[in-house]
Amino acid sequence: MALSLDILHTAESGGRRAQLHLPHQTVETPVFMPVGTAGTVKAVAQDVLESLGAQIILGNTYHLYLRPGHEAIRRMGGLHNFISWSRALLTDSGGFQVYSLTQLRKVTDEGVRFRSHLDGSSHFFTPEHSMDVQIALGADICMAFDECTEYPADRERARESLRLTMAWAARSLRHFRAHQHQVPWHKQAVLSPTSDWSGSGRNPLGASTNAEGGGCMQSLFGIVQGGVYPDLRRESAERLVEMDFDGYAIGGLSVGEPREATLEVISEVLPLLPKDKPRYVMGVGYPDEIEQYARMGVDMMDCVLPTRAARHNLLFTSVGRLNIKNKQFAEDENPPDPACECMVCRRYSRAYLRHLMQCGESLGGILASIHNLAYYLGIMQRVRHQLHAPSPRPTDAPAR
RNA sequence: GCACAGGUGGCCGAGCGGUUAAUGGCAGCAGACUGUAAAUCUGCCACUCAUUCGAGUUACGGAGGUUCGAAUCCUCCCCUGUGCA
Repeated sequence: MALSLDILHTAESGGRRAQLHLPHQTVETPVFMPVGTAGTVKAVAQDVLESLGAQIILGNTYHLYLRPGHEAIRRMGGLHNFISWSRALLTDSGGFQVYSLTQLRKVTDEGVRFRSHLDGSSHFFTPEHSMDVQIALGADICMAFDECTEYPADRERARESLRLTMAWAARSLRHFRAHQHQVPWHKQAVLSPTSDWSGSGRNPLGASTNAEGGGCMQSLFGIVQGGVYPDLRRESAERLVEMDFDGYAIGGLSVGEPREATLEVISEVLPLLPKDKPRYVMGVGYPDEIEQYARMGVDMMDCVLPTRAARHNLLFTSVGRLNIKNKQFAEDENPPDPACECMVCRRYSRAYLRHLMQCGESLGGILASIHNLAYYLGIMQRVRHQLHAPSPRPTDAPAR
């Protein structure tokens, strides 16, 4: 049995409050997932992520395959164990790298040849290989191998890209179903591998993960592509639904298209996806975007923005975006975000953060990342709360 | 005192007759980041005027000189470092 989704409430807007049961964590949705490409949410330690309330984080197939290698991670009990993260994990398939490493790869029907960005060595990724790697990593959720279609892409190009992604989706699913029993923690969870660490606080798999029953397996999500073309998106969604994935993602967004286009694609695709399965919009977004999409019925989102921007001096706050390195903050003793109660805002001033950034001190990026994640996770928490207890309609209050 | 080596824009440091308001780097100022080749990238960074194109002024220790033209060559002076007395 793969994941299960308990929908607790659905708002008129389509937004829904649910619980997503995964092997390592029951995830309260809508959820924002911090990105931890190389087995780390950059600059933020696992215990901090826990205290921030992160329920699920990402890892990346391509990066972890290159370093330290998926077989090494398998031997160490899987990604959860390796990075000491007992909550849920999702691995991206490498499909985004088909887009982002465009100078370093060559795409064929069979798969993608990458030239490693690390040492130039050559690596061939097929949907089957991506599945093998993801199964070895053992994330709760795996993603089909896709091609993230760039923007702008003309109709022909988007159609061709979609053809590839659909064929790869079928191959991903077939291979995944045939091999998903090889997940490293499936066996380990039963054997209680944590004895060596008990009491140390490290306890990677935790005592109460859903994996213990052995019945809850890894899940695989299909990814809707099709550029900004409604009919292609529709075709993509319908065919994936037919294939019967455990969840569905909308990909190929936030790759440079205007924001209205992003919104349009999401609102067109959402109704085409099964209501009883999780819906994931990949790679979004700014704070207001993730809130908006969550209210529309998107259950899951991930984005590098809060962490990357943080390392680049940008703080997301209730009073707007702050480039904390700006001179105006040099002696500003206010907390980064006056309305925020995160561990950073409770303790440090804007002036201090600016000073750290100014000096290139790594603590600056760390603190900024923590705040930005707290801000993002806080948004989702608020949305969840509001979806759970919908406010009564404005004036015509009495229920009919 | 003598002998070398030097003095360049906030700092370091190229340039060694014209294409040089002067390469780079740092610092500074600002901007961008959306399934992470990203603690990265981009722009500005002598002064004045102009919204733009641009125009003008002052600049390579100081003062003279050579030359159509000097940060670059010559003379003197000042200063710094090193070595020898």
